Amino acid sequence: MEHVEAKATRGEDSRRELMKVAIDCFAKYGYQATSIDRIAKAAGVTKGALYYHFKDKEDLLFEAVGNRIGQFERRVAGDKGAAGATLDPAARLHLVAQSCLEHATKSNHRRFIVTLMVEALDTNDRLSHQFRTMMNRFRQYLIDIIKAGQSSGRFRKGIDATLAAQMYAATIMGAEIQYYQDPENVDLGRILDSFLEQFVLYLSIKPAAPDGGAA
Amino acid sequence: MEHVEAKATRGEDSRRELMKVAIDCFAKYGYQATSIDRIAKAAGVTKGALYYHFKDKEDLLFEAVGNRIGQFERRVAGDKGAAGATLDPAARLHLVAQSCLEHATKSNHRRFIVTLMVEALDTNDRLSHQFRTMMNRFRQYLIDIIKAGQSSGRFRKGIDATLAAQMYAATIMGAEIQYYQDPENVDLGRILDSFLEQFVLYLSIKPAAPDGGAA
Amino acid sequence: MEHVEAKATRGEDSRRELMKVAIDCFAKYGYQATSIDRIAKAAGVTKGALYYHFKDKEDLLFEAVGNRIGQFERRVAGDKGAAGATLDPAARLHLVAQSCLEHATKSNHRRFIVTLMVEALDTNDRLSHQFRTMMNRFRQYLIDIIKAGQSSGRFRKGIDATLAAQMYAATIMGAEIQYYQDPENVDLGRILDSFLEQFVLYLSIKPAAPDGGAA
Amino acid sequence: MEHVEAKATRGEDSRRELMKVAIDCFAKYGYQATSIDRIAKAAGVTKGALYYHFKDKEDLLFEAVGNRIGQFERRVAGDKGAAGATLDPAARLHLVAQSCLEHATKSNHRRFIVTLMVEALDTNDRLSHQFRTMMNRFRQYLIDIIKAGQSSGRFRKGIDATLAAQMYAATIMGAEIQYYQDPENVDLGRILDSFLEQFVLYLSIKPAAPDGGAA
DNA sequence: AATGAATGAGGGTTCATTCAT
DNA sequence: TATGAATGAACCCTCATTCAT
Repeated sequence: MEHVEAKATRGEDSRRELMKVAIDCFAKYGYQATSIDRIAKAAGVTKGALYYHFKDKEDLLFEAVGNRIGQFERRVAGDKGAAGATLDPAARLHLVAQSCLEHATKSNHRRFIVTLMVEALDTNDRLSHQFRTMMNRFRQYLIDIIKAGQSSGRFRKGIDATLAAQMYAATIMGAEIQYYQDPENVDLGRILDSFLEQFVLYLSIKPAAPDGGAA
Repeated sequence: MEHVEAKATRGEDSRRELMKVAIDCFAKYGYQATSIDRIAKAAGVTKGALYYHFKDKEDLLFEAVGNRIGQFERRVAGDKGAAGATLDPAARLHLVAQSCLEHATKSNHRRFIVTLMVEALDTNDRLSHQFRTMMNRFRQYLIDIIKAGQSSGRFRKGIDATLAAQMYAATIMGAEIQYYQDPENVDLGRILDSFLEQFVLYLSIKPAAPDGGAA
Repeated sequence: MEHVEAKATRGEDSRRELMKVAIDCFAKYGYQATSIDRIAKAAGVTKGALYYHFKDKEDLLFEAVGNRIGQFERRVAGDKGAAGATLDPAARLHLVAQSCLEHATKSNHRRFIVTLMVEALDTNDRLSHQFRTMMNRFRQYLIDIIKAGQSSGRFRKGIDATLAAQMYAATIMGAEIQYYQDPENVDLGRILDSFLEQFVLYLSIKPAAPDGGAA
Repeated sequence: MEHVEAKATRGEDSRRELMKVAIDCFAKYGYQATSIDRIAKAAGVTKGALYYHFKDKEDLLFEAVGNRIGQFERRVAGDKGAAGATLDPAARLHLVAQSCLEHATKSNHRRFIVTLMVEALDTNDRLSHQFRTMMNRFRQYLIDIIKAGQSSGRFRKGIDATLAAQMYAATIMGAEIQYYQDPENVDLGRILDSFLEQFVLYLSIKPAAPDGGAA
């Protein structure tokens, strides 16, 4: 039985394997610096095999990006179904950070996304659009959490949820980059924890404090 | 005599001009997607002219990176000499953000740095090292400000300055990237302001709040 | 039993079908511009099926050429058995043109032959030889008709039958090409009719005319 | 002086040389069967040199085709200025054939044109259009001669000049192909002479002859 | 009798780089 | 000081072909 199944899916399996390897390469070196040959060699096949499974290099990239984004978003939104509605907004924000942390340290999903996103900026319209859309979804997800918190009275009302979401997304990405650049000296988890502590504090406190320094 | 001098100067001038153009290209398209020919055409010369002034493409990049980092750091640290010691730490943090904002929106210095930094991650050791060093200097500069604030009693003591500096650097970079990706919908200045408000609040307040991140 | 037979027949059938499709492709795009994959797709099978029936691409071409040449020659010579001997030589020449016209307009036999013949010129010795032989047979067939006409007194004697046959073959081919190139503005049938009128006139008349070609 | 001139034109010279070699290859093997590398090697340079002078392979082909067509047409029309108006129409028809003969035997212009024209048929729209236009010009040139003959009373009026031009063009092309295929057994000059004799006869005679054979 | 997966050679093209002038 | 011409390596991609199933 396993035999039959293995047979039937060998094509699909090797396709998946190729994409996995491609993602590893793209995540590490970026798109341009990853040659088709490099991927093929890393996967132990010839270039032709790649072209059997994927139309061209861009197609491979797009599939990879879609795959990674999808997987990441499903994980992030994972709490929604389970505990999303019932959970404390602050806890939900933590879960998002937790997901990012995992995808940044245990897998290469986040590095893949961040790296490619920066590379695509003015280089590839279609890809750039895909990433812009993803970022919008991500921020919207955060906005929803924040607004839910505001509705429930957990967070104060005076804060612009959109802006807060941008800030949150910013810190995660920026922290990741520092981590990718210098993993030994940058503790991504601690940065995120620390930021969250500050962020939730900011969202929660009464604006009584006459402090700030900001204009 | 003027003739000779003019000539000599023209050489230096054209070198500077070439590097300026190169930086523009690198900032927009990254290193790999910028061909020598693209730079030459943008500068209105032939490739040979570039090779007269720079050893090779990498050399051009290094000089460009050094140039941009230097200029940025001089600007950031500009307040040091002038008012650095006397200024309020919170105000100094603001000045840093202000510098970044300007270099991100009015010039392309920051975009050049951030883009190339990400691209260099595992692609170019020498360049990567240069960027790592730069980031260390930048964080150290922030650490110094924060510690000064702690010494003076302006900021509370219980906070890890290194971590705070990483967080600060993270938000700036992450916000920039969002801005580069979608300048029409992302207001970099507001994000930075908002973050600073929160950040200074966090550094300043008494940890009296029983709050602080859900478990 | 029928089952087995049906199966065996299906094999032959699909072989024929494949060759038919191959000929269509070759006739339209030529040899080089026709990929094995294009033929397979046009036939609704995979490349493997082609390699099951034919040794390689060249083999497929050779068979196709042989097939088409054979079919064409059988049609041209069709009158031989029936009325060849008894028919008027001029009428026989007409029949040849008639055959060519049909194979050029109603089927793609002639286009296939002419196209491939030109492409093969210095590209494929074996194929080129095949076409040379075919042309020799074709011209010989015409020579025989002309000589028969000369023997019977229908055509005048002073004419070099070989040369006349070359001329005849030339006009047919050249007219075809113009027709393939611009079918809407080139009426192949009229060209051939017109040529035949002139040709037969030329073969028939007494050289009494004081006319005949400038200097 | 020659030195300076040689210097100034070395680029142009080598460009011309490359195109000459390219034309030789295209004429012999056709477009598809001629690789850029083959041309480069035949010219004793590397592929890069070709790409320095020509945008891509198609561009090279187009330039070559334009060049060859232009040169051929200038030669054909050469008699116009000199003797075109005064010469006998039959003599002018002879001159055209003479030009074709020379370009088919002493140079490879005609072979280049005929070969590529056939190959382009359904393969390359732009090229195909170029050839169609050329053929139209060529036929028009012949039509003009024939009509001039009809006006002057040298040729009889009842003949469709367009059709006659197509016939003439057909015979030339078809004869050429036979010649390219089997130069040792096909005497292109004799075929053309013979055809012209017949053609002029046909254009000139009184339709008194009750003969014909044609329907 | 035919498919799906893969190979490997070769083709077109780009690009950093060199060098004579 | 800079250009024009050329190189050669690498890259993306196509395609005829093979082979296990």
